[in-house]
Amino acid sequence: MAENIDKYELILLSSRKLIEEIGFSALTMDKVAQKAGIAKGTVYLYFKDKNELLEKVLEQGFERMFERIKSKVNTQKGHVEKLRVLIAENINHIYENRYFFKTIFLDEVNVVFLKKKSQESFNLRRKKYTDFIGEIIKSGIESGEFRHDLNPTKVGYMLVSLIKTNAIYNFLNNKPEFTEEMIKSDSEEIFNLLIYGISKH
Amino acid sequence: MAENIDKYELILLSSRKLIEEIGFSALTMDKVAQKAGIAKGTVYLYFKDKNELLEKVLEQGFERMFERIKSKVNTQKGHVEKLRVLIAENINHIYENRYFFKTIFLDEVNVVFLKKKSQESFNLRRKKYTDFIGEIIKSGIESGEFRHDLNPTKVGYMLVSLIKTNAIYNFLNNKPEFTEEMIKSDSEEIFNLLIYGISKH
DNA sequence: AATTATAATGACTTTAAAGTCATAATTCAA
DNA sequence: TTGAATTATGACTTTAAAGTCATTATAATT
Repeated sequence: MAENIDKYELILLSSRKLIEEIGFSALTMDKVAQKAGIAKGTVYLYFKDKNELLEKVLEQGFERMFERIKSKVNTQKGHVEKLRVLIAENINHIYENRYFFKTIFLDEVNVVFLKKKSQESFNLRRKKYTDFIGEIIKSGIESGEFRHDLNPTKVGYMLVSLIKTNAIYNFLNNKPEFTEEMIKSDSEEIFNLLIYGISKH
Repeated sequence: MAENIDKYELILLSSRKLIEEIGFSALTMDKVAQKAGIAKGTVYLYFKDKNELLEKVLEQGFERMFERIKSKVNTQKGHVEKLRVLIAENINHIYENRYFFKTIFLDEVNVVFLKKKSQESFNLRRKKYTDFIGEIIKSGIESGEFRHDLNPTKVGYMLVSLIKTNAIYNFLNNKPEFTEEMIKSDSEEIFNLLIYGISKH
């Protein structure tokens, strides 16, 4: 394992790789230590317990995704365009980290192993993202582009879940290789569903 | 505990109640036995192991929901009406079993504790439902009501996830009491989102 | 180079819950 | 009404993984 990153990051990275390889449920502290090429006791010098380690892995994953999407979205002016870019960038991120998300979404849809407190921070992270989307929806309503009877935050939740479900669908029907092409058409599909629904208009 | 239902059902029922009360992660075979008022060994006479027990609980839960929704949907003729009824009936079911679903959806979004094989049957159950919806979408496309570029099964996945997300949203913002009123407006909200999207049309 | 401080080790301890099985109670069949 | 078959019991065994800590290695300080 690389020598020039500090142990904290090394442990996070090793955990993340392990999660991709064997899933959450099979992850043990012994395996984390082995993967990082250090002793188990060392892991406990950097992380209070397993729960804290897992939480940091998830937190780091979320922050990276959120920052990336946010900066891309902020290059756009119109609300509709913001949404289009958000969807594409989110799908892109999932694609680029597909093994991680495959575990997150499928192997274990859940966070059984996290303590109540961690579950709360999980929900807070989701809220951060859905609120961000909610703001876009809100200005779209004010500008008259979107229906006035919408609950912006709720639409945020809905969009996030559409993107997630799209990924789950692809994982389950194991699309052999994700391609630029596919990302583009998936983005458009979700975009159209969100904006226009399924009816002929 | 009631004497006139057989032990198998008694154990299933007790497990289900426990899941509602303490969640999946805290569920132990000792607690199940205690809740059912029988010895732990007895539980193992009716279920091979914990995994089998949990799987049966989920399976029974799904079958009940699916049968209920299916029979209601089949009273309708038009595809649009079928979808409207499906959404309402699903939300209703979640409402009536809200403590169970709160655990399923929130406390532990997942199935970490289930063996690979059980996860597969979990996915099969979901597929059964999304395919059912997919069929409705398909005939709606053929009759020209819905866009022709839709992937019916995928729309099935999307709708299921919208319904689920709606419930999660309500749980997280703990709407104090679900009311007839709320179920109706939630149904309409999802229906409109699915059929027309968020744009002004 | 010696001393102190910091970091790392991994064998060991603890914990928690799954799963077992000899024994006991109950039901059934003649 | 007794003996065989079935069902139930719960103390005990097993398992698996989290977490600890006395000991050792490395780095920093004088």
